[in-house]
Amino acid sequence: MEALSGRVGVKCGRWNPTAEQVKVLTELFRAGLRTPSTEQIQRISTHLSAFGKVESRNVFYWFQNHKARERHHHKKRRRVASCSPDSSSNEEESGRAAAEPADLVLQPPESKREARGYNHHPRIMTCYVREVTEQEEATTWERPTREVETLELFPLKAAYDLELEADRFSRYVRGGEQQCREISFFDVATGRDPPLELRLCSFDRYLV
Amino acid sequence: MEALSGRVGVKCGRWNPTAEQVKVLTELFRAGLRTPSTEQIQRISTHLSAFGKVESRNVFYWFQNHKARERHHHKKRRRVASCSPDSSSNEEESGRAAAEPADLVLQPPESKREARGYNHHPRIMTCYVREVTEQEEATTWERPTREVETLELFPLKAAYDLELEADRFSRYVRGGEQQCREISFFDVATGRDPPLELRLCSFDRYLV
DNA sequence: CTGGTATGAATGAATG
DNA sequence: CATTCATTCATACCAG
Repeated sequence: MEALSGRVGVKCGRWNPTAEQVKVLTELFRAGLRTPSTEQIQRISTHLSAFGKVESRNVFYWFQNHKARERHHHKKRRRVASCSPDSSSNEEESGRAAAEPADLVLQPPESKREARGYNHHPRIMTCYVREVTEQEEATTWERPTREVETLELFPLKAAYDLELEADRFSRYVRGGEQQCREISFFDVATGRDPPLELRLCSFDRYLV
Repeated sequence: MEALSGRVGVKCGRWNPTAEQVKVLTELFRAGLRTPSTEQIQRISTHLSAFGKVESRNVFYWFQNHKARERHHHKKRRRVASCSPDSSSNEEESGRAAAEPADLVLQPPESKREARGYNHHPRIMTCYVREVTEQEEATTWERPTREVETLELFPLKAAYDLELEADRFSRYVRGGEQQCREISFFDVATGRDPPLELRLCSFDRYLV
């Protein structure tokens, strides 16, 4: 009932658009706007900010969701639950079935894109690392705290090797604001002997 | 409990990386790997498979997405939760300011080709929002986090020139259902002044 | 409280 | 690479 004057608890967490904001967004959508450009998003969010806080990302998501949901028309309610008898219905499938197995055992995209793009000579490949990546420790979930800083995750000692190598091959370029780290795969330290590529370590010995 | 954490519907047809896999990938990314070669992808996936099923393509996509999203830095606000439901205790942002990031540094929107013809297809997104997050400074290895300039929300009222871009809104000729029509942006709520004409109103003259 | 539903947010999977 | 589509996950909220 309080459709007007915004939501109830403008708590925290996720954006909770006010009625006005939704109205504007809806109008725009109905007007035909579906995938606003960066500028549009900015302007829209600016406009919306008059009704309450909102970030550009919210606007972005709003349109994405709205568009996507209109297409599906909410019809795809899938999991109708219907968990009727616990017993049977062991599998669920209904379509996807074996899930990924079948999944076109398509060979990796290597046949197409890769064959073109970065599939060049391994030793020249360069990548830029923007200052830092969010990298959010992701998976916020508890983690056994394996404190394996250096990834002993890899069966082989591969991981940390990689990191070390990466550092060794990296060097800064263009000290602009961008602060990128160019990683060309040639050993900066030794100045020679390019290890194939970032070579996930020495285990290439094992698999190649 | 929670052993499975996060990912619930583990069915899925699409790859659902495990925490370990994500960690490895993230480490690699941090190490500077951005566009792994075919071989690298091959090896990475091979090793990741030790933590769960994964295909090369997944690794390929992961890097692509991760890199792409790093650009506009999809700020990840982790659960501030604390928004306990009922409580009705007049919550006021419940501490955790993370709920209101909102500091985004927009980069020159014109730096792209999108700045060209308006009647072109939508060149979307790429908000380039750079937000200061805890993780950012946490992961900023090189360089002592030089206080990212946190532009204030919005110049506020910069929205005036917003309307000038009305023509920008005109576009969208993507066949289909486009019911362009007048849109009024008057603040039903505030009922205040000039409704910040975002109005893409008469843009019908552009596309119809 | 509890479950269902609407929807914000995140991200895997493409496509050009 | 830049963008977009498709799913899924996580919440806010309301009904019962």
